[in-house]
Amino acid sequence: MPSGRATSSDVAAAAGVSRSAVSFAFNNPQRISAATRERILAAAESLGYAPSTLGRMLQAGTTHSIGVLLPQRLARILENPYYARFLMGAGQVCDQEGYTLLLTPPLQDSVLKAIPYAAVDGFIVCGLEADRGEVAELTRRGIPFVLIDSDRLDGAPSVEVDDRGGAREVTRYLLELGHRRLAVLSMDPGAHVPERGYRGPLARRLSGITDALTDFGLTMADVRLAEVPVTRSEGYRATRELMAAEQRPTAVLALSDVLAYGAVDALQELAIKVPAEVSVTGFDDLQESSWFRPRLTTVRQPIVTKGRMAADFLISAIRGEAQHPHQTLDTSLIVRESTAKAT
Amino acid sequence: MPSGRATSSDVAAAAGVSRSAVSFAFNNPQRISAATRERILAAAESLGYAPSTLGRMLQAGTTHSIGVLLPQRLARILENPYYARFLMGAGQVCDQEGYTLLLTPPLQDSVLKAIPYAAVDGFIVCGLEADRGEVAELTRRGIPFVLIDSDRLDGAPSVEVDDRGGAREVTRYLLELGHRRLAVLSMDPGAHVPERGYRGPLARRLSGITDALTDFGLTMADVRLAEVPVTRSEGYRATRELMAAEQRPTAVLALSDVLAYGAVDALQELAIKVPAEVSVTGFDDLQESSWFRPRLTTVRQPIVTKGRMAADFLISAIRGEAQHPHQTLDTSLIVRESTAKAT
DNA sequence: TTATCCTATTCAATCGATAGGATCTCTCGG
DNA sequence: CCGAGAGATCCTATCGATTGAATAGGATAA
Repeated sequence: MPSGRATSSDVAAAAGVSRSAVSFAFNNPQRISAATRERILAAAESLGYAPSTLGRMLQAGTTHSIGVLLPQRLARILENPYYARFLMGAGQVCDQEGYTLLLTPPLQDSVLKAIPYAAVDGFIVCGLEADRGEVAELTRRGIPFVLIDSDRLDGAPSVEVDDRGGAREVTRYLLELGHRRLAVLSMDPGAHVPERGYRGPLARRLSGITDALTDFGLTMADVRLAEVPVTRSEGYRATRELMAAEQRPTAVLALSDVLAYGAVDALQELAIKVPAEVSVTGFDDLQESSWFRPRLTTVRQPIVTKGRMAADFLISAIRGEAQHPHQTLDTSLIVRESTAKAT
Repeated sequence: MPSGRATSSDVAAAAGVSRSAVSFAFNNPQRISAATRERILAAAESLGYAPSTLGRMLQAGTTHSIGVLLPQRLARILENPYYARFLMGAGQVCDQEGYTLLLTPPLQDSVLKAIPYAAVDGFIVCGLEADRGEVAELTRRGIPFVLIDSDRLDGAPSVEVDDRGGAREVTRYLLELGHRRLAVLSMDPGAHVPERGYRGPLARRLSGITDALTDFGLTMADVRLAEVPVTRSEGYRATRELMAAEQRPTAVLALSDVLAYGAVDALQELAIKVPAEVSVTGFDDLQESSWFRPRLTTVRQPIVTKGRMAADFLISAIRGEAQHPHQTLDTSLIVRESTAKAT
């Protein structure tokens, strides 16, 4: 009984044949006689042999796995239903095409460092600032990839959403309802804003808001802005603070449904009626939002479709079929019960 | 410009050194002179060389990845918040230990077939009947694994939950409230029940229910049983049917929170008051259940902890530290607002 | 009996990288 | 001028499997 796992050499020795024969017994039966095949299979069975996955992958040059390069730790990411939905979309394609899905969080807080440790045929790259080295690294490695929730970039396929239009629409909607004191509950953009400005979806959403404000003769200086990590409890915390101001906002425009839930939590605890006293809007339209009470007015983005398209594009790229398709998906305002006219 | 990716041989040739030198330049700088190192790195840069992930993994014999062997297609699994929570727990450990997480759905509807395609250091095996070949296959391959939501098995570590106790407790609670016409909304056990009986958590929950019924002089024959896939809409559908009976149940005991949500949907649509007319209970205590309206009475199981322990056990097993620990986590009845005395 | 053909089987290269030990080269002391 | 020692570099086996080309063996035909 050898200590490690049995290899094809062990089986070959046991069956008195060459390693090639062993391989044929498993993958190419017609190249070997039935009798030898039986003998090899028996030897394999008794040694507990199974072909090494890595060995085969190296030889075949394919892993049948697609990686999802995530911008945050797994614990954080999976807390957010947004990602669960997104992965579901990507998962649909994986199911169909027989791929596994490798969740790749940053290694030692570095997305870049995580790349060499993922044995995949290609990456879906989530929410990354497109010019921060990761794209260059993937390009030089020659690994196909698709950008999501990022910025459009020549030389790489991407799937985006009309964040700007959606944000413009919901902002205009609130303004038309008569709200003038808006609070924007935004996601934390990380530490680089001072030198690099906003990027990706967040930048687009903010400029959509600016668009609408401009139409009404307002600017970002007229709204309260809170930037917090995307969790319900952070939404709650931030809203408590926003509501402590003397001139308190009449509407909270959250840039994520999860944050909106937290906002409603806070308002309910403060006994402020939603939407009678304060309106709340979200962004995403997660499933939960339609059975949340009050039903949440929000901007719908097709998350599952996004995941599906990303995976589709990636698999095309892996197969060398498509070049660099870009897709921008529509958003739409879903008006429910968490918004009302300003009083 | 060679067509494929550059390999260490290419770099070696370009820099006029051996492949070993290239390897040293990257992993073992002190074994090579600074000048040569520079030259090699420059050559690598200009060729766009990066060490192959698979090559390194094969050589190192480790992938730094743990697999999650799933009993259903990804699209199905990720639809269920239960799995998102579970993965979050496992993810916490992966974050700490620097592992990636490979989601491995069945291949061509076979869990067994999926195993050889996953390059991982070990598996967390979810919700599998322990005697159906997968365990044997993993054992013979010598891949460490941990069983979850299964049956206790010698020779393999496992993390389970006191399903029986939880089910007993919630059933007794409903019976004590005076409910006698119970409907049990159960998850679909698959097709093998006739010949193999119930297995795993479902079997345990059903026997917990039986325990409590027995104490009150009842049997499973006295309850209505509906078995459906675990989705909100299936819970809705099944509940509509259950409520169409002439002697309609006064309590719906769902074996999953998701099913309970669907049950409440159905009752609300039928204008049946919860809990005044019909009580509803769940199982899991997902986060959503506490902000669901009415707040859901349910059996809490520590899902995140389960994920964390599973990953911990697995990593111990991978490192060859622990042998075959078994852990059974407690459940507890969380009484909220979806239950009331029978009228 | 020998040339020919076919089939079962093996050889050896390949997929890429790593690392222990051998070898080479230079410098310095005697 | 030669040998020892140290540092740099290379050789080669290894991780495990796959596969095109080569070969051995037996059967068939002339």
